[in-house]
Amino acid sequence: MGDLQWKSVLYQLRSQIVSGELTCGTKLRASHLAEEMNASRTPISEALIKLEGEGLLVRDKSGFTVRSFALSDVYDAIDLRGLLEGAAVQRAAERGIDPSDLNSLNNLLKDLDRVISEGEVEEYDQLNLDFHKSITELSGSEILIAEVLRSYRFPFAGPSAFPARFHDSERFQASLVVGQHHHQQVVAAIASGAGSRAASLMVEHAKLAHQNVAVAVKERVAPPQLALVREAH
Amino acid sequence: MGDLQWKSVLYQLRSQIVSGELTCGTKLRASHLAEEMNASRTPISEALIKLEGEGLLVRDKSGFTVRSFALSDVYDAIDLRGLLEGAAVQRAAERGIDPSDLNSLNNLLKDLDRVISEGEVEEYDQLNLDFHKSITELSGSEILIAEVLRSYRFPFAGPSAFPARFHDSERFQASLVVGQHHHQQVVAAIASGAGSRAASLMVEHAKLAHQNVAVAVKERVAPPQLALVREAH
DNA sequence: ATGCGATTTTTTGTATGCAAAATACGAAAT
DNA sequence: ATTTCGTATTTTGCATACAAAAAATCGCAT
Repeated sequence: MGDLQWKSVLYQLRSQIVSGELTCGTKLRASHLAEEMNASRTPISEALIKLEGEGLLVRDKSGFTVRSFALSDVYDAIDLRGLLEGAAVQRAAERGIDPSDLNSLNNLLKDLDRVISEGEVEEYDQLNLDFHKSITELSGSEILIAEVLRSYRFPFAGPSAFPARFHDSERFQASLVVGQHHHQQVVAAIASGAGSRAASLMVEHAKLAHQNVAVAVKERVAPPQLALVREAH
Repeated sequence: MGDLQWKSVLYQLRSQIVSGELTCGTKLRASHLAEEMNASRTPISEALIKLEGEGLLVRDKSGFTVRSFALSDVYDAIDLRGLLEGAAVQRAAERGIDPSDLNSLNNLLKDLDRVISEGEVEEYDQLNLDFHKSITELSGSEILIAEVLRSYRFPFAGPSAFPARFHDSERFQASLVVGQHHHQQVVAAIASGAGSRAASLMVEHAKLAHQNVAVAVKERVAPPQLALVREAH
């Protein structure tokens, strides 16, 4: 991806962690990774430090380890995202939205409608992420936007946390329909300047993800994201 | 400070930035800092990467620069802190507080009362920070606690953003009294399980900091924190 | 087997070397 | 004076060296 070595290492490691290829608790040794990835320890260390800053790794005395999360952390992270996105859309509503932005938002909604009804789950995740980013950016607050995007960093907390292939169960399909309802209502709330309604809609929208997590845990489907969640003993 | 070199460098640089010793826009060159601080470039780079993650530095093509903030960023960061602290105390209230925690909170309130009325501004900042951290921890959510503490990272956004020596103007003194009122009401709200009241109190509490910033800008007093704020052109 | 210590191996933290990229400098042209 | 271009200097990104710290290994006693 990036032309700089440490960026490439960062992307590779992050995707290995998020995909569950590196399970939680795994120790990441710079010297070992160095020869595995055909690089020296310098760019590897830089990537590890960044991943620690993202919260995916913890650094104990001499060594980085893939962080593990309690199930309650998953719910808390999802709530955090809802809180921040809620604040963002509230600002967006209070600030007002200009017609061209509203137009492209409506186009996104139409696209989402289509991929949901036609079951093109492949495209859904990307469009959904685009939608969440778009409404967040309407807040006009760089600080808030950065925090919202940062709240996506935990793989299970992002707007499209559960990738397409886990969406075919009937229950997930239903949650997509409800979620799309939230999307539409939020756009309407922003357009009409209903700030606090927009905010509570986003909080509620995030709660949908709670259900998805609960179902995934109960039905023992194991999305790769959940590899980071430590077993309840 | 830490026994590791990069930690020592990190602390030194951070305090130089927030104290205004390094003004915004300054380029930080690892090679130059290395000889200035009697270390090699390796631990310096590690500290710079961490400071970038904290948002105090920006990294452009080849080089770190002390970040500058617009005045609107200052207000946004303060609002972010209010939002997150509000969410934390809401959770604390809904979860319930046990008597010993309530007791130590009340002791903190008494101490704050004393230092405010006796004008011991030196101790106020520390006690105030302790108070804010304490009520945040009552949320019981590690994720949320970490984010609240992270929101303190911008020097002008922390609960004790304006150090003691800038508190002697009459207006600042008044804001301390109002702030202490918020503190007391928030503890009462938590104790009585009034979650959403606790939340709005913290949001309002953060708005007090807005006034302090506005006064500081207007009266041309220049707390070191404001060295990071770029001039309105 | 299990626990404990000494020894060997690995890994880290830091320093430094080196080529490539970025920056600063300065002369020539406008 | 300002711009442009070429050169010299600095600085970075990455590789590697080395001592000290950590971890793994092994022997030995229980």
